[in-house]
Amino acid sequence: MDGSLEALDVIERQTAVLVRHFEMFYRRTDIHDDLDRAEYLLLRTLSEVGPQDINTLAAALGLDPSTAGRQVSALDRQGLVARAPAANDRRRSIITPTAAGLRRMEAVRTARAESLADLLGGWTEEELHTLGAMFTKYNGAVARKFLAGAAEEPVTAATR
Amino acid sequence: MDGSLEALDVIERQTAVLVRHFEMFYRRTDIHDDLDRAEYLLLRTLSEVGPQDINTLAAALGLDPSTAGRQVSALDRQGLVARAPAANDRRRSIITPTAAGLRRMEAVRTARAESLADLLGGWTEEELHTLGAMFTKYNGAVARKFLAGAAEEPVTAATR
DNA sequence: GTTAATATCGGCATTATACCGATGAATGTC
DNA sequence: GACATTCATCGGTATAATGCCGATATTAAC
Repeated sequence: MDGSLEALDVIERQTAVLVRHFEMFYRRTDIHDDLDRAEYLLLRTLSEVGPQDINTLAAALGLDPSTAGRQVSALDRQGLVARAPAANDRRRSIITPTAAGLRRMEAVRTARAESLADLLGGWTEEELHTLGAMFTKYNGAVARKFLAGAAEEPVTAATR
Repeated sequence: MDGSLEALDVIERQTAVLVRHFEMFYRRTDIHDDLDRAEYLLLRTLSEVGPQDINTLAAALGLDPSTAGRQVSALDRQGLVARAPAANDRRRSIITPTAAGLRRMEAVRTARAESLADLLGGWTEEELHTLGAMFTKYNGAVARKFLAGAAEEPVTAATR
């Protein structure tokens, strides 16, 4: 168990640093000038799992519904998502990304991938795969612990 | 290069999710009630590299000096750091963690490690090592790109 | 003596979030 | 049909963390 404790110490420290580094990345690039991180992830999620009502979306993202609603409103105002009552329950509002929303998201996605390619330019293909797999596995653990409906594969942990 | 592109896509997506997950972790646990993330990392850094002046500390953390100063002031008010003029240049203020500060930091560190132990309870020792190594390597890449004085091993990428 | 460096302090602003509550429309229950 | 519940919208209030800017005082360099 000594080795695991040591590894956990490393992970603990590196996650503290990771948070700072994500913040740095975010503030020092212009990638998220037109679509902030939260909006990007929301659009990304919608593009992957299809139209959702607010509550389902909020649960998938681990957000408070009022926060999800606020983000959706912001995107709606920008014409990046559309809202329509659900066919089987008009109290529910189904959120759909618009074509413009998907284009915006793709642009950010591309820019992010390019920035990462630059950052990790010296890594081997195997290392990149390992990093992706480790991030995915960690996210999966978090999702299972914190996200409702985690009996199935949580949305935010999906590999896609 | 196809495999690398695919891996970068995975990494790109998982980092977007990671940010949300760190936020969730932060808000849904009480670990950072007495010491917020930024303060924790600052104290942690000081404990590892020893007393620093504000500008060096800010550079190590990738922060604006006024932000670092703000954090130091907050910690000073809580008696968790001490400030003293440098012996060789009294314009400089050397920041030192107090015993109380180190104790506070250790308490948070322990709580974080325990929380991670719970989260990653089903992982093998090898997987934990790999995760730690990948986080470390990624942080190293970020530090080299964004942190000044990165000719030497950047502080925030250190394994310790 | 003049100029520059250093830190302190705070104004202003942004990002992302949670909790709370009021409101109105739609649905469910009896 | 009446009443209770659900759902989303909206916004108030607050927090955490940050950057850019500038004023100020002290100290160091020239």
